Amino acid sequence: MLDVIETASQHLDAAQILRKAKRMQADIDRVTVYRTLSLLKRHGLVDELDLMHVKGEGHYYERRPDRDHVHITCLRCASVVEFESNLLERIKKQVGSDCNFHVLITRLEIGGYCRRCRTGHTDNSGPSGHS
Amino acid sequence: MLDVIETASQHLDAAQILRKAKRMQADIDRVTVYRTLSLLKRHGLVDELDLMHVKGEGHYYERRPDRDHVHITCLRCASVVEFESNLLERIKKQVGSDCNFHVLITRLEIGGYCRRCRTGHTDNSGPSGHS
DNA sequence: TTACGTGCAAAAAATTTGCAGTTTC
DNA sequence: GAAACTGCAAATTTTTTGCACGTAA
Repeated sequence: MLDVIETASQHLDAAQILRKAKRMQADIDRVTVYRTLSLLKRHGLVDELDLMHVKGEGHYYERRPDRDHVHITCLRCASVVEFESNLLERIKKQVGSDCNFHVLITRLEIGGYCRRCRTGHTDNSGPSGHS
Repeated sequence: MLDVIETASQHLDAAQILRKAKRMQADIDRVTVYRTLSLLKRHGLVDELDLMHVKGEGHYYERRPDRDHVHITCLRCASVVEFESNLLERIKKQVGSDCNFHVLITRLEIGGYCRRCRTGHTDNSGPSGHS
């Protein structure tokens, strides 16, 4: 199942992972997905996101990256961009020393409007749907 | 209801907000809480957090602060500390210019172990339960 | 009367639990 | 045979929707 998450081009939620996993092993159950997911989470192999809930209250998963990155979600078209920043590493260090806290997981999610959604086309039927 | 969230000493989830709100107005419904919450979210008056899900899959709410802050959650004792960092402001600016993105909401959550949970007492029965 | 906010009942969605059958060591 | 993994059914939790009613503009 890690495979499914790893090879995905975007962030998937539990239901999507289930659907994809079923394509490789038709009789896999929703429960197994949840159980595996919680296992992978506990072991730090996947991270859980909610992408500002632009698509509902579910959660999304991604393979844990080597370097943390920011998830930038457009509140209008729901597109997600990942962005690496050394400032994020610096915040982690800062929290570690200033708060005497041993940082393990970092999640920075930013919501707002992407360029496309700000420039022009106020309608939703714009061409070339940019995922 | 904003009142309930504002005067709370900690972050509350929908169920807790409902319970508190009921103390002021006994016949308030769960649905009203959700509806109000989504209204307040849309208008940027409250922020939604999940505090690394240390306490389950629910969501927590807080009055939107003037300055964004980091939520630092201990994965063992589930205590939450808020921390302000100018680096966070800098990341927002960086995302704005580097990604051509209009930042509206920022959420940085960090999980790990607090000092108390690292130093000594490996048991859960430690004295002076620090929330 | 139109628009809005609310309670209530019910639905839908997301996640967890109990249990029994298999496989693995 | 104990431990780990899984499917299936069912339960729980969280959130949303439809509808009817009361209030205020």
